[in-house]
Amino acid sequence: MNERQRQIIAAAIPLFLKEGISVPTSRIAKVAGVSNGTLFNAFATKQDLLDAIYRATKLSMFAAFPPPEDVPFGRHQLRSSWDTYLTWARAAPDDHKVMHLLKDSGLASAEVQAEIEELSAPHAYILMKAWEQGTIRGPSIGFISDVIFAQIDLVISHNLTGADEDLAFDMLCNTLGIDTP
Amino acid sequence: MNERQRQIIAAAIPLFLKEGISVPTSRIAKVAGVSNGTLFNAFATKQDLLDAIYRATKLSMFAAFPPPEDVPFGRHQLRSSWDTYLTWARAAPDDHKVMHLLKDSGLASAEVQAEIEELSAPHAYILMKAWEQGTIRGPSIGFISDVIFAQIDLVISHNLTGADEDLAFDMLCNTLGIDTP
DNA sequence: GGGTAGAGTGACTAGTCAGTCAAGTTGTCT
DNA sequence: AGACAACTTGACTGACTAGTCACTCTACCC
Repeated sequence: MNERQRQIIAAAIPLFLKEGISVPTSRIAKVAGVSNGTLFNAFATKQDLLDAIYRATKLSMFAAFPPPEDVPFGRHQLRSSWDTYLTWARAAPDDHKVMHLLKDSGLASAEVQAEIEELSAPHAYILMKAWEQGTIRGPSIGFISDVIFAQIDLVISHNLTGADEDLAFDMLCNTLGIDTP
Repeated sequence: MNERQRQIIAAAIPLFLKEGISVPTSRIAKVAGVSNGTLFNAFATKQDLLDAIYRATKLSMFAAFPPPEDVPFGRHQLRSSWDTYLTWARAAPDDHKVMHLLKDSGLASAEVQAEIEELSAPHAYILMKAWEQGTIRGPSIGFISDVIFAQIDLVISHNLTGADEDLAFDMLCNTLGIDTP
């Protein structure tokens, strides 16, 4: 990922959010301040651009998380992950939105989605251990993980902060069967 | 909504799911067994077709719910709504998927989304009363409602049934602060 | 029979857009 | 200075698509 690519991606993200993924590459190039040809020099196809954006936003999200520590999972660890994700999403709202847009519209290629999925393995492992030890509950790790992210995403889309956010966190703990301290 | 329109919508939904919303109207017309012109006779623009599909799927979902009764909200009522939504989504999986696709991709027009939103008012009212009486908890009715649907959608996408589904329901009850019987 | 209404048809148009390429620019090394 | 590579440019192309319209077909009525 070079400077040109970053520059084009930075221009493309707000455009995708404002005008939809169908915004022409020529418009993206213009807003990025480069020519049409340069855009296709940086990304061979529009699909490559979409995939690069999906990959970049996901990587930026994962990079926000500290490497998982091997301590027993509990309310405190969950709150820490909660805060990390929320902080990232609030600091880079466009990244967060476009990440979901690309995933939900099915326009991020299956290959890139699979490639990125692997990066969540270390975090899934933590959950797995907590699940096996009965610290958290749920029908499967995938479901638990999805429930966690879904609820945090709702906190974001509903603009919850302060006491509301704390209540939402408490609700999540109860969802997972983590006792209130 | 006449027969022609229903016929075109029925052809369009699987195409949108298989090939994306960008599938040409000419292909939709062909699969529906009508001419290009007839499609545009039934729907003035492609956007009108998208909106009609969104409206039709949402209406079909709301129609599955019995009119809300004025009984105290509780675990039983929640389970009933849970079952209704799950049954609908399992009976009409394409409708369920395309409904989310249109919403999440931002391709259902804001007008139609707002129009449909109003239909949820009676159900929101039930939640509102339960919320005011302390039967369920959460930072807002909108958040509570979204959490409920989000968790049921995850049950669907993870194909949970039987004991797994019951566990997921139990988790939802705990999210909302509804006691286990 | 003949006239009318209105839905249906599909070839066509006008426009769009992803992607190309020949020409131009910049930077580096000798 | 000159040779060369690497990058940039934007006009251009070909494929594609939403939407149109002049005409056809069918059903019904007088």
